[in-house]
Amino acid sequence: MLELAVLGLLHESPLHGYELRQRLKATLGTFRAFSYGSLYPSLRRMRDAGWIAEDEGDADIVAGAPALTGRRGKVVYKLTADGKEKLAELLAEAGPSAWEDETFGVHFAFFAQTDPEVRVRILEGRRSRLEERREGVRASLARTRARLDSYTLQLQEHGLESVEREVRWLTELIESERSNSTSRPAARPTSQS
Amino acid sequence: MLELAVLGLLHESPLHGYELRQRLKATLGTFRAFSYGSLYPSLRRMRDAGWIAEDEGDADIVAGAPALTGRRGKVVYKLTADGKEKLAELLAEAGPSAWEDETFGVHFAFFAQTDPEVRVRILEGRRSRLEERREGVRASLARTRARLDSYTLQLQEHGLESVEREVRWLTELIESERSNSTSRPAARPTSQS
DNA sequence: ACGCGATGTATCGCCGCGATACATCGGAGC
DNA sequence: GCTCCGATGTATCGCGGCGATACATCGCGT
Repeated sequence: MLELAVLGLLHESPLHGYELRQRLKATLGTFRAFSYGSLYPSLRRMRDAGWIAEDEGDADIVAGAPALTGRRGKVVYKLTADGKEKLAELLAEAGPSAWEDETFGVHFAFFAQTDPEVRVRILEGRRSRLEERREGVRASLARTRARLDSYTLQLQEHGLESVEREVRWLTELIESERSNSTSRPAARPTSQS
Repeated sequence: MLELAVLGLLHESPLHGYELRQRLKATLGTFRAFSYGSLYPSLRRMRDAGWIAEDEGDADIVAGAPALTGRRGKVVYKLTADGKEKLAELLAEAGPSAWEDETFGVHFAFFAQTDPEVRVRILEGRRSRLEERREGVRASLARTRARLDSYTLQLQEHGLESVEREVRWLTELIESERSNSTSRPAARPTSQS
């Protein structure tokens, strides 16, 4: 969900569309781009919903040319009070919607703003979702292995290994979360990777 | 592209929608599902384009009840001559369209039906695409590493490792392809690995 | 006899994507 | 001084895919 990503980014500082897109790429990295074809319509929807407000691009327009037809200045967006509420609501989501392939990465990217308990629940949900998938693929592979050509087989196995790898990653993260929050809520992070 | 997948599956044997979906899951495994919401509209389009034909679900309907309003039998689809042409055309695609994230897996799944030269070009294209992305992420990471919170950082690094892993996989596949086709085009496969 | 899960076809609205258009601005190169 | 180009910037369009949903049949266990 783009909405969460935009809200999360705007929570740090007001941004305009172009910057938002850059930040989106930098924050989500490999796994998701979010083109302008998604961004601008989404910004419109969120503005109409009252979650964000347009902060008129300072000077430049008003100062410069007199009523030039298409003169478009930067449009800076910032969170409204409703937007902050909506963000909090989205960050608190720990159900399936936060485990899905498309959504999980976005939720994870904003874990710094997420409640520790919710973090663990999302990580665990994601992991069990992947474990289910892993078992499905294994079963299917056991059933049909002989019938598959070598390419299909290799694709399956590569996919399976990817899933296994992410499960391992998640397990590490979960353990790390647990050890940071047990004993006392306010334990110093001691940042050991 | 669903079209390629459907055409590729129907090339082996005629199938109806439900079977098609099962085969899709089994063939593409982890990385793509293709829901009915994509399948049926796609089948419609392909039928209208003349690439596939509906083979009326045998007996059952005609034999059974007399003109029951909604009585829907299985609809079996098979390739037409035009469909075979289109399939060949899609399999021959070795340009960017075959390297993209969404598309590559589908192309790969039907490599058994693909020309060996095209196979190598697709694998190499995919690899260089991923290498570009890898460099992009590395550069961005080098620039902003200090400013990122630990979760965003971990997400980036996990993504980076995934990309590196796939590059390694592709390299193995490319070498395997080369060693199978050098010396002589008709060399016996000797299926090692 | 009853229900439930697998089989089976189909639609709807939404979201995101790639392509495309258009405009401005700063700097590099001539 | 001029021109061209790539980065910055906003925006739309059509399409393909998704999840949810509806509805019907069939075989099986209880």
